[in-house]
Amino acid sequence: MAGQKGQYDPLPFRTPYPQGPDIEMKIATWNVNSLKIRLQHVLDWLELSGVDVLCLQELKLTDDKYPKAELQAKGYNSWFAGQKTYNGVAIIARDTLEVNEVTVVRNIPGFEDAQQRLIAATIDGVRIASAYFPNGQAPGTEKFAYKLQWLAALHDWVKSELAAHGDFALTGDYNVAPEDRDVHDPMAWEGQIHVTPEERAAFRGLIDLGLVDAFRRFEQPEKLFSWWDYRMLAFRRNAGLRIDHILLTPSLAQRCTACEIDKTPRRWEQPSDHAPVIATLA
DNA sequence: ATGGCTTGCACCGCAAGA
Repeated sequence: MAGQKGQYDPLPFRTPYPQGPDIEMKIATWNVNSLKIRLQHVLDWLELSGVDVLCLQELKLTDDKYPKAELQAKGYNSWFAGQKTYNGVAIIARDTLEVNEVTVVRNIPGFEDAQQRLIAATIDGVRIASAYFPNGQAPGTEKFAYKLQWLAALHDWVKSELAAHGDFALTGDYNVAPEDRDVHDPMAWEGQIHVTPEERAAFRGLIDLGLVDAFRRFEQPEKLFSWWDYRMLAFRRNAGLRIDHILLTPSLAQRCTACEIDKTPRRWEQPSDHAPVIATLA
């Protein structure tokens, strides 16, 4: 680490789907916008990417509808917190990895919330969270106020998790584009949801706890985003935002040898509007 | 140009996403 907390010199860009004996664990996050619609994409992408842990958001289904058996047949265990129509999060892990059921946490402890937006588990000694941050709709709305409350509660919870766990990965759909370079058209987005000073301050608050944005640990191509609107040919125009992130403790950042946004499944038929983000740990 | 798509629900048009 050079200089301030959270400041690293970027490492060279690596190709997607790295493989090799030095790789211990590949972690990914993906907002699938309905697991019912996207199950085949998830199964196909697990095989293609070879990730060991996949954190999902926006399941949009209740626990009784969770496709546990289909994932088990592919060799993956699941922990999930579902909800009808909205939200819902899961962690999928290769069944060779060790997970103690007692360590699984659903929702932010102490934060009263009917919405299912967080699940965390300790997988082979690594504390991993799958989080679906509130959208916030627009500044000044009730949903925006809820987003800021949720962000504050998350900050406190992350702080306590860091005190309890050496290795921690906060993955998910943050619904925050941390900097202007994470926005296809910063002028057009100025003052809009996902880029407001309040949301960006909350993101920096997580960084200031000592976490590292895995994506920015490496040299990356310009204008690489993780979400594109379904409308207006946004994907074809690359009119996107980088709002899906993997934040790592310094201990995991040291082990992180690559971080990519994989646009491949965004090109598949009937895709999610989000692309998965992968962090490779050695 | 505040829409444009895509979901789920529920009953065929709506809310919500980002």
